[in-house]
Amino acid sequence: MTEKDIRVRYAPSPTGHLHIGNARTAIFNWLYTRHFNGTFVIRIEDTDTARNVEDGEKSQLDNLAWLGIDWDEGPDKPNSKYAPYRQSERNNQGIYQKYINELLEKGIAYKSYKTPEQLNVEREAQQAAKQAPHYIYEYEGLTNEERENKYQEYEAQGLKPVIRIHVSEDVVYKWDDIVKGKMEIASKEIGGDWVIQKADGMPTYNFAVVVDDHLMDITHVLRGDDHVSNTPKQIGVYNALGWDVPKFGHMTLIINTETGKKLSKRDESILQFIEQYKELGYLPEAMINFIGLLGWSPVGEDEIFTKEEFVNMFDPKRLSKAPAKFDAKKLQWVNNQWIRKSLDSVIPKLADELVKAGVATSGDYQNRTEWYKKMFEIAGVDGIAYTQEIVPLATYPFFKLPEMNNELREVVSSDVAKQLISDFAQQLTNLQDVSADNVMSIIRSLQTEQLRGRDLWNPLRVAITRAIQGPNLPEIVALMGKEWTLKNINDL
RNA sequence: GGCCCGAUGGUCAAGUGGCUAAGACGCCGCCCUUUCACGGCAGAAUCGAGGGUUCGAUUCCCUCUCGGGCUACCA
Repeated sequence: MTEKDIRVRYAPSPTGHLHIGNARTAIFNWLYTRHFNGTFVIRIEDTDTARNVEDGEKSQLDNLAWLGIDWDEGPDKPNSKYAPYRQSERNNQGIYQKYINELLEKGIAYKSYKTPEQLNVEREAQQAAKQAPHYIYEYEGLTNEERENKYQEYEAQGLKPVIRIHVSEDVVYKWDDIVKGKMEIASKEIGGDWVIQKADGMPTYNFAVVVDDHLMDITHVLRGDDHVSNTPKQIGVYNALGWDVPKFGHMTLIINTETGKKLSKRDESILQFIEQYKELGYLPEAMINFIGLLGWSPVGEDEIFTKEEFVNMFDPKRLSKAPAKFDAKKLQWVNNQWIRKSLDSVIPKLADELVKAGVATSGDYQNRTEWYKKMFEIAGVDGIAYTQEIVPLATYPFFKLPEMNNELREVVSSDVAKQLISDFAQQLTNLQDVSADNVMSIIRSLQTEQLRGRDLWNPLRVAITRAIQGPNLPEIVALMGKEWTLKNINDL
C-alpha cells in the first residue's frame, strides 16, 4: 500500500475579513502543503448562518491571494473534484444527513428535545455544585421503543430536535500531535453527548469538519490551539463512522501584546485584519515574512525570507509550543526591509499614496518618473515602516510649503539671516548647474567664523522649505531647481 | 472550578547534561551629519521558584507559581 497523497486544507468561516490569526493558520497550512508537494484545499465553513457576512468569503479569498497564497481546490475553482466546497451547499446535497442517519440507525446518535433554557438551568446547577458542565442523557434506562414514543410526544408539543452523538464513558482519545506530541484526553472530559445537527438542520462544526475532511481525503489538519479540545470529539466521530483519523497539529495562538489574551476579532487595541495592513501600505511579502516567524523559526540567523524560501526550509518540527505575542514594531521593521528590498515596485505605490492623499495629481508620476524616484529617496523612503508614511515626508516641501509660524519667523528675522538668505539667492541665481555639490559649495562659501552650524543652515532651510529640519538641504535644492527654490525664498 | 498546553532578555527566539547561553526587533550611548532619517560601532538585559536525579543542571523528573486555551444548537 502506498502512502496517501498529502492533502491539506484551510477552512475559513466567512464571518468577516481575514484576521491575522487565521492568516497565520492559512500560511502554515500552505507552507506545509507546498513543502511536501501536497494539494492545498480551501473549504468554506458557513454552517452558522447567523454569523455569515455578505462578501465574507470573497474578502477571505482576496486577502489570501493578496498574501501570495494559492490553492489547488476551492469554491472558486470550478473543476475541483471534491466540489462543492461550501458546507452550506454540501448540506443542501444531503451529504451530512446521510451520515447523521447512519449514526441514528446505529443508535450512536439520538434526537434531543431539550430547550436552550433547560440546558442553561442544568448547566448552572452543575456549576453551582462545582461540577464540570456535562450533558445529562434524558432517555436513561428506556428501551428504543420507549424512546421513540418520547420523540412522538415531544414532536406533538411542536418541539424541534437536535441530533446528539453519544459519547462513550470510558474511552481515552489519543493522538500524536504534529506540534505538541503525544496527547490524550478522556471521553469523560468532553462534556457528554454533544450536538452534531442543529435544530435548523445544519451540522455543527465538529461534525461537518469530520465528514468533509474524510470525504475530501484530507491527510493533515493544522489548526490553532483552541481546537485541541475539539479533537477528541472529532476522533469520536471518525471512530463511530469507521474512518481513518488524519494527522492533527495544533499551533499555538498569537497573543495580543496589550491584553495578553489570544488575538481576537473583537480586540480594538491592535490592527486585526490583513486588510488594514494592506491599506496602510504593508507589503504581502513582509506580512508572510513576519507571520511566518511567529511561532516558527528557521535554522540560521537570517530574518528576511521570501515565501519560496519559507517553503523550502519549512519544517513542522520547528513549530513552537509556546504562544507568541504580536510585536507590531518588528513587523514595521520587516516591512521596512521589504520596502527597501523591492524599491522599484514600491515606488509606484508611493506615488499612489500621494494621489490618494490628494497631494499629487494622478498621472504626474508617469510624466516625471525619475523626478519622483529621486524625490522619494531624498524624502527618506529608507526610513518608512509602510508606504502611507511617505505622505507627510513627501508633501512638505515637495508638494506644499508648510505655514510659517513664530518659531520659524524668528529664525529668518535677524539682519544677519536676511543678508545670508539674500546672498544665497544671489549666488543661486548666478549658478549654472544646480547640483547638490554646487549648492553645497555656495553654502560653504557663505560660512564664516561667526556664521556656521545652525545659524548658517537653519535660516536657509526655513527660507527654502519652511522647516528647521528635514532631509539634506542641497539635495532638496537640486531636486527643486533654481526657479522653484528662488520662488520659495521670495515668497518668504 | 475542571481538563489540556506552555514557560530562555521588554518582544520574537536558537540552543545544550558541562559553552563567556546565538541572532533579530526594541531600548540606551557613541560615531557620521547643519538637522531628521539612513548607516556604522558599542552597551544594558534572559534560562519563573523550590525540591530531586547527577560529579555537574537552563536542559531530565516532581511540586508550586505564572501565562494561555477549552468548558455552545460558534467556528
